[in-house]
Amino acid sequence: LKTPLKPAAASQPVLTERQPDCQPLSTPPKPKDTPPADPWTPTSNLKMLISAASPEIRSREQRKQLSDSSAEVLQAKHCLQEHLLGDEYEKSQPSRKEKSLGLLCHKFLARYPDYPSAAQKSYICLDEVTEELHVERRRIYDIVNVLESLHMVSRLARNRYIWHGRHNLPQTLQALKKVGEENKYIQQIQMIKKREYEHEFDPDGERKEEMASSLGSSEQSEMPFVELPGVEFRAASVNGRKYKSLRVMSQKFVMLFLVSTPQIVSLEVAAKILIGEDQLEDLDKSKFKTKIRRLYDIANVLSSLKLIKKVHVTEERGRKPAFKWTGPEVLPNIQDTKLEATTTTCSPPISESIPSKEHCSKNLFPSKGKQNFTRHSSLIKLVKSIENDRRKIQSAPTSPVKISTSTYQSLPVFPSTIAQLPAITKPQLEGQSKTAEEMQMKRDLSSPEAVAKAEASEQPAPSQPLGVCPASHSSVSPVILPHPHSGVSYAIYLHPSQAHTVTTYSPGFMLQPLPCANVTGIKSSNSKVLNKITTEEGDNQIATAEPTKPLAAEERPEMKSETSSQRCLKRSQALQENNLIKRHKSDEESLGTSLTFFPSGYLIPLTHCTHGNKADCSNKEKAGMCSLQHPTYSSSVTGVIPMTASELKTVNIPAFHITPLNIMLSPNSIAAAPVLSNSCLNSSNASSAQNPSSSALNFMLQHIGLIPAGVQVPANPVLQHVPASSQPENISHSSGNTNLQEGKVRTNIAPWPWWVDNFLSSLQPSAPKEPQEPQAVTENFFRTPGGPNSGFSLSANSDGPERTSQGTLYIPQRKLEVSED
DNA sequence: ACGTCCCGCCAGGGG
DNA sequence: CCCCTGGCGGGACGT
Repeated sequence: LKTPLKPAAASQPVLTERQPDCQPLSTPPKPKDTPPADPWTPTSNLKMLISAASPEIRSREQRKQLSDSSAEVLQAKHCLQEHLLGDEYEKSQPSRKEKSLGLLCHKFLARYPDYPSAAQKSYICLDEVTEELHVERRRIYDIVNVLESLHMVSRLARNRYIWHGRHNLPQTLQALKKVGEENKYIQQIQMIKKREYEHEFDPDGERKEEMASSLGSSEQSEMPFVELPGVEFRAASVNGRKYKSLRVMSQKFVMLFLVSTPQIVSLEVAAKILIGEDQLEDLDKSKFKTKIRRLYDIANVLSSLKLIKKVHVTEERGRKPAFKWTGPEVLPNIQDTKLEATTTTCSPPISESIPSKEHCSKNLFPSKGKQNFTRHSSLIKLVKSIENDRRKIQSAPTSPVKISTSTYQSLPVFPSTIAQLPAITKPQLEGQSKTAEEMQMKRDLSSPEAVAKAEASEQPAPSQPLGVCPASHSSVSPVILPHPHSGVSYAIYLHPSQAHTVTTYSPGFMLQPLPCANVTGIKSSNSKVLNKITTEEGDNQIATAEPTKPLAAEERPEMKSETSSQRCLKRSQALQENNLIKRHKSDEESLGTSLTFFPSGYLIPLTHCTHGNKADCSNKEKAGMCSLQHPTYSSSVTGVIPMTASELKTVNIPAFHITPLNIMLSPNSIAAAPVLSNSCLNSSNASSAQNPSSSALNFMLQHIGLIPAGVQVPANPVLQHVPASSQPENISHSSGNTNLQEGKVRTNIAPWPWWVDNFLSSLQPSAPKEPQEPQAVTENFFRTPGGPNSGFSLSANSDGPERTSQGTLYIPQRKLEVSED
């Protein structure tokens, strides 16, 4: 079972194999004057890339072969282009970034399937890994430790780990969230922020001990490593380790995300909490620095896992580095005993915890509804159809071209990408016809649970929730208006200027219907837009995004020819790599350029993409799809933003009224679609025969002005879906206070229950869906259900709305704080 | 100048 | 005692 050693070019010494000189503690300077027998020739570099990209997933045998795939070569070449051109080797020297932990982690992850089947159970031999990846052992430990904290791997023995993949992720996250809640992280965070706010200058004049002691120590000052039953089989000996710092830290870090409402955590806060908690020791600077360094390490691997993404929180003082959770939304705590996490002290009795192992493998549907689905053909069919729907949604009109400036004309309803993917889309479209049964089925699955629950739990406030959903969109900010009775929300897109008004706290502020002119476009429709929104360097992204598309297109034919899943995987990996690199460059991967084909012939949307992290797109999926997918985000437009009356008042949002926008129906996109009269937007409404997604879509379109208010677009192969709700939106709100801050809106229109995603993922190991729990909202009104950040947001400062790095809207009160209220 | 974070020393401890 | 682990922090790199 051991992973065969790759015939690595062991002959080439790695850069890291330092010269025997003496230079004890300092980081060796970059070898500009490269040593003669330099291993880092362009070729070697290429090799490395290829090897990294090669999927060693199912059949390792084919690895070599595959590595020759032109696609990869292209990729590699692309990456190396500059190097090749540059005569000097220095150029080809791996830059610091090329050696980043994040990249390394990517390579590492590429070696194993996200969702390994029992048969694929792979063992990780550190020696092999280090050799193949050309890295120092030490680095691997960093990665493995974090993975271990998520139970993606388990240590077996020295040098040996087992790869679990993401199977355990849902449980782990749930467990972590639970522990995080128990640990009162929310309060701690608040306290820290408060403190900062109080003496907002005075960097280190802190008597934070109080804080630490007050909260941290109260409960369990020492939080041990969180175990998951069934996953912790590590050698007992190993288990009794005290060195779990990185692992524990990683878990805590994750907890912070899971617990805080806007799932954004700044490094600073995280560091403080993690320090304060452990020991109330003096927070000397060095300690803080070290903590930060460690956090970066952890963050890098979490980023590689697409669980978080880097963003910046803009405050008065400037931008602070922070990370935003982009992973799956964690289900609300459920007392499913099976899922119960055991927090054990590092030491001991592991033997007992071994019990529920079943759990390891198949807890795809961890939450309450523990219906164990078997892959019954009918179900599969259903799922497929759902998938198709989703894809369609994702391929809804997008505007690959324009971003903010938007004029209606600039919105190509039919993304070129779609046209470029005839082979792919077509089949999907065909699968479109849903039988009444299926429809019914879907409804059953999605509405009752999602909607009912959402309404019940989500809106504690009896009063009709009115929500404001500041969009992060660079130019358009949607405001979501929940419908009083149906619970359906309406979204209004505001022009930035208007949005600004909204976001600012001006008492007199009024939300006004936006004139068509102000409507800049569908925010989500454009992938670039999305990127822009979410990223800090929107411009860069845009720039990068464009290029990728063509690339994807070119490769498409090739992909087609490749039938084996391996190839697909490989390819996607290569793309990932590529994207990764790009990301490094532009801080963000612009759009996932990778398209993955599966044997089944279905295009599997990336889970991550769905989550709204464009970065995720890069992950393994579709190249062109990424942009197509973006519409998904827009879909989230529809949603209920729970807000208490008081909150509303605070915001000063008087009466909204939705003005029908001009109809800009693009013949291409909607033309053929029959128009139905729409009476019920609320998908939750059982009586509604309409597919939730389509409702959402219609809704969106209407508000965007693509179709008249009264018109509805039926599920159309092309446009149909609006994703749903699974994509939460960012909205501003203040949890307890009157301040509006970044938050997420949960949509109550769910295309299908989160478990469907799980199910889908079970069907498609490589393109797993993270559980998206639409109604996962509990105490946090704006908890993001499935993920994403859609990018709607804008940040408003005194001087006006501005895009923030993650594209969230910040409504500062006095100071901007992203992480929580 | 600062944010990021690579690098590798070296201590702990298992085998 | 060797070597795996992994805490730790200097200081290099990137912007």
